[in-house]
Amino acid sequence: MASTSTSSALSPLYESKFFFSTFTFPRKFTFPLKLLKSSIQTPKVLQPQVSRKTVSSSKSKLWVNPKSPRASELKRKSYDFRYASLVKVAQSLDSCNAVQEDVFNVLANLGDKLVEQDVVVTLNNMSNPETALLAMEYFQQRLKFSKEVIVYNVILKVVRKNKDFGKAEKVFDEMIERGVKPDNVTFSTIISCARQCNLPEKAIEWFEKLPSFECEPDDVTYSVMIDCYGKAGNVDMALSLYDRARTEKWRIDAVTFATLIRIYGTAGNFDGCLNVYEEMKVLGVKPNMTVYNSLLDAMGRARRPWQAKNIYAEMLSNGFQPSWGTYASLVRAYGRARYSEDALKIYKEMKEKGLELSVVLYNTLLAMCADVGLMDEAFNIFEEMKASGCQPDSWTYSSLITIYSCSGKVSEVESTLNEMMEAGFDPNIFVLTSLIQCYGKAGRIDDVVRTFDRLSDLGLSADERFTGCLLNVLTQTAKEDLHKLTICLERANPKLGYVVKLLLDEEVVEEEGVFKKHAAELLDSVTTDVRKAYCNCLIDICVNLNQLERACELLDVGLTLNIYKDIMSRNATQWSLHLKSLSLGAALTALHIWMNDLNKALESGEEFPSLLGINTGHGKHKYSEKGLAGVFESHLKELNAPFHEAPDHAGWFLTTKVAATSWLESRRAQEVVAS
DNA sequence: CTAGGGTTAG
Repeated sequence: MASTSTSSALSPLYESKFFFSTFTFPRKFTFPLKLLKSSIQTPKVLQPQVSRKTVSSSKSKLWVNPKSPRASELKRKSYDFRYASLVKVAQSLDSCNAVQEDVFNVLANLGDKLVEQDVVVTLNNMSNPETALLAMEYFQQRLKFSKEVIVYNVILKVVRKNKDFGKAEKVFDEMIERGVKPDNVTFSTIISCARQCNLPEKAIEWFEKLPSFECEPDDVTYSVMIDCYGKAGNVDMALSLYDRARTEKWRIDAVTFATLIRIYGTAGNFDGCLNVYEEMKVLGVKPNMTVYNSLLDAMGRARRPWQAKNIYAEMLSNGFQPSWGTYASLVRAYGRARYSEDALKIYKEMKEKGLELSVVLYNTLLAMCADVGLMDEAFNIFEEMKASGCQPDSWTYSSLITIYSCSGKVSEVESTLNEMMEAGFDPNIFVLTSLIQCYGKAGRIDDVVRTFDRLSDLGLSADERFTGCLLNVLTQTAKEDLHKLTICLERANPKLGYVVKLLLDEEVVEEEGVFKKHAAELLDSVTTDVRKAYCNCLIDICVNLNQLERACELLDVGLTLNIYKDIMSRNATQWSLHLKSLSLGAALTALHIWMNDLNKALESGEEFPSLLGINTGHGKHKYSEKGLAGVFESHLKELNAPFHEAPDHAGWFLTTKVAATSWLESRRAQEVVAS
């Protein structure tokens, strides 16, 4: 009843392409009750307003001026109504059996007077390609399309939603068979389908087909293709398309620029990202959210949190509200760069806005906490994560275990490990690495060995980091327990095992230079990112075993292989020793060598500069109770050395030419007396 | 929302 009075009241709008007077409630209503209810509610709201207005009109009871605001409102409302109904039909079709009879039955509810727009709207709202193809048959039997290509294009969209590229190609073939000529939209839809199916080479193949169907790529085709070439790793091709689009004067809009920024970001060309951004502004294109989010993401990858911060500020000042993606990029940018305060602030803001974090974001935060040693924060985030219903994964547990391990919290590590295994995750290499570290710190060597054995039980093999942690345990282990660990070490990396064996086995007598040769070979064989750690550990072991000569040999190897760079420097006013990133043993060894050099200089009558300095770095690493600076301060005192920490330069120990000279001379005098 | 491009990552 509502529907009849509505139609008659609106009948003057009948001709409008937006108005569908043919739509009445289906007689054989087969939709689920839920859909039926909401369909009925719409006209209820519409109907009384319309009749009141038309009745009160003095000139005509039925006619509303189609150009008046009132009319356009009615148009919109009636269209909304029709649109909502078509969406319901689309939903019914999605869940209906993919057999012709069922599909046709659902469609019969649309009535006989179908227009092309109905077809497009219905299909466009579908996600089931099987029933969509059957629905298309229904429409093809009943309608003569003025632009059949549009119907195929919409079907291609449905196919794309299902990421079924093979089916997209089939639909295309069918289209050609029926004599329907494809257009740019057809191609850009197929191409983007290939892209979403991770088939960038297919996308390129289809892009190259365009001319043979008398199609010329336009701005959208270029945009999709730029993205495809970027995804296929063909950055040059992507950029040359961009150039072509530019010279052919295609309108290049913000989305395309965002795509370019993403391509540069993925390729690691971060200045390229910023250049594109500048170029875009020069061309007068206003950045949108996509552009900002791509830029923020790129700056995160680039580890340039300060630039992310600036871009974010600009985004806010241009009146944009951060989206989920914005926050995600910021968490990543700040988290990876260890800007923990900024990252936690973003986290807080997300919570306040009720935005849900994904497991990846939680893991980013937890990994950051692990990096900077925020144990309590990590615990809280982990609890909040679980409370929010986000399921922790192996990364989550791995970060937590790392945090507890670095602080030597054995019982927390073990309970987290249990929780992890109860959740169905076997320990992975990261977890085992942390366990080794934790047990090593706690002096539980048998547990270290047991953990090492678990590696092969779980079908894993030691990687360089794992082996490095094992080596690090040796630097903290009493001499009598070392043999237990060298067995593991030999199994993990025979070359390394042999070098350590040479250090421990006092009975091995070897020729001059043999140790150095093996050490150099070993360090050369591992990747650059663990070289320094290995070398530091080996020197520490030497120092612990009081093998200062070997320590010097190793430091020398480290200098030759460029593992340690610019440790000693001299300029007109200051000679310096730079110990940042050296382990304590390596730093002490370097100091020893430096002092020898100073002695030699003194002996040869070389003039000292006015200042001599040792830079330990103020790196108060969160996990070591005393940084290198603290340990060095007491060591220098023991040596009676006149170096004192500079009050305005944390981590710098300085002395004057006069003090240094007299100190070195007095040491030499003592040595003479002693011998 | 009305035939085509981006957006959720380690």
